[in-house]
Amino acid sequence: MKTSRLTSNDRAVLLGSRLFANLPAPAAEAVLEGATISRHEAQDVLFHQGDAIEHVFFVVSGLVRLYGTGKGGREADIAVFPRGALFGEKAVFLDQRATAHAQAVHPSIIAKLDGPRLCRLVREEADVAWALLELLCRHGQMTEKRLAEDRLLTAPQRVANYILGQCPGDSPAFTFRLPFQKNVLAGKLGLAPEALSRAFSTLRQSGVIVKGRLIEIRDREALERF
Amino acid sequence: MKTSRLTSNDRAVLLGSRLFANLPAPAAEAVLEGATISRHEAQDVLFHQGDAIEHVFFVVSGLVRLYGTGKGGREADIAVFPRGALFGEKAVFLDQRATAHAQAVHPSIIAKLDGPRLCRLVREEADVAWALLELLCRHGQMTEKRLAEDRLLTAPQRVANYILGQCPGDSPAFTFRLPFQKNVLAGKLGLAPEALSRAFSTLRQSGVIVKGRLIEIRDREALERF
DNA sequence: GTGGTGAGTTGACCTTGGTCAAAAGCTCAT
DNA sequence: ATGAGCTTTTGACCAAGGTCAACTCACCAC
Repeated sequence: MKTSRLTSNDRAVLLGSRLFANLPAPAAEAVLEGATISRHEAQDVLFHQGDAIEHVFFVVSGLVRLYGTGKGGREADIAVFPRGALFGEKAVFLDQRATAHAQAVHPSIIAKLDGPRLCRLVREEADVAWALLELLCRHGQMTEKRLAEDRLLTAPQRVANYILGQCPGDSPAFTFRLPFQKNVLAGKLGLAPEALSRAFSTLRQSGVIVKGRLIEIRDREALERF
Repeated sequence: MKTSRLTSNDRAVLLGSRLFANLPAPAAEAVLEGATISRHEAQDVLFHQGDAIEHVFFVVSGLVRLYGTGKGGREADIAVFPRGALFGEKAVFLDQRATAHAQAVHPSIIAKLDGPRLCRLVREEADVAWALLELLCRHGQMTEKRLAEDRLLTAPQRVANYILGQCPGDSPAFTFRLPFQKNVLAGKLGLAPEALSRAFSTLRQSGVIVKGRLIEIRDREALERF
């Protein structure tokens, strides 16, 4: 892992992300001030549970998963962050150590925003505070939704849900490409890879056709009914 | 459900809660301005998924559970809020409808803070923004922790965890009273009541003695090992 | 007391999904 | 094309926990 300054492309990705969408330019610039970039290979661990965190992390490109561990080295994903996502903010704002591990799933470019600086900005710039408040609310809702899903839905239902979440507007049939290995999807949904595979084959009878990473949905209705 | 103004006792509970702990008095007063109180019987539903939410809710006394529903009326608890907890803030800040149902578990006194007013305050008062940011971070971490627990731990392990969480400092043995029915604990832990019961009887062999709502722990070590 | 009600427990059974092992596809470098 | 090293699938098995029903227990009213 090597550290460097932001390229103009990095800046563009950052400024285009949700966090910065409603932030006036000067405030956005202030947030980026002092940010650094690091590159990571797939499987690289960004931090471990218990590590002191002094940055807020931003996925410029690649994919990062956040996971906890149990006995016997078992791992459970807490979240999977695609390009444009922010993480580590909770530990920074609460001035705590990391409560989970973070690992690059793909080769990734990560921007690190200076934690203490960001805390200061939150207190000084109402726009920054508001943007982060919204971001935290969205994160919270996602997590709550996943918790409820885990407790309410079976494996095929969770998969159906995920597929529907990827689907645009209201077309009755569509096709899309998984943005990562099935492996990763399984983790994200809280399933063993084998269970994901079986869930897909259960969904075949509802018009879901899987070829490698390509998912084809023939009958949206049937999926929703599942 | 009837609505009224805050009594001085209500004010005291609010001001003593975590949210207000580090808030200067004028800011705290501003937040409370225009707040109302409502009383609810056990089982009363405060709001349903999909309802428009114009207040942030605060538990002055009693107990409220937040839950989602699946097919066939199955319910899964997302969170259980004791006295002093705040909820509904995510929907308010994102200007969305409720993403879950909320129901009083015990007879409860609920303070309702004016949503739009609070949004305005967040933008005007840095202290308020910061306090809410911290609150959201704590909520988020709790939820993430529960998600990881659900995926990593068996029923007896989750129960052991809960018990240890109730235990003060580092005493090797202690006793405490459940603050609610086992029913509710089961929901909170994502278990059927029967499963909770069985988990308790599994834990007996690790020195956990349950008599009604009274839980006695003889050997903290054994519990942690579980 | 007696009966009633609601919480909690226990047992029997069954579904879901985890685990392990083997087979089947892919991708890529040679 | 060939083989190495993967991801993914499939099959067989098992364990955890949900469900339903019966039973116990505590508490309360009468």
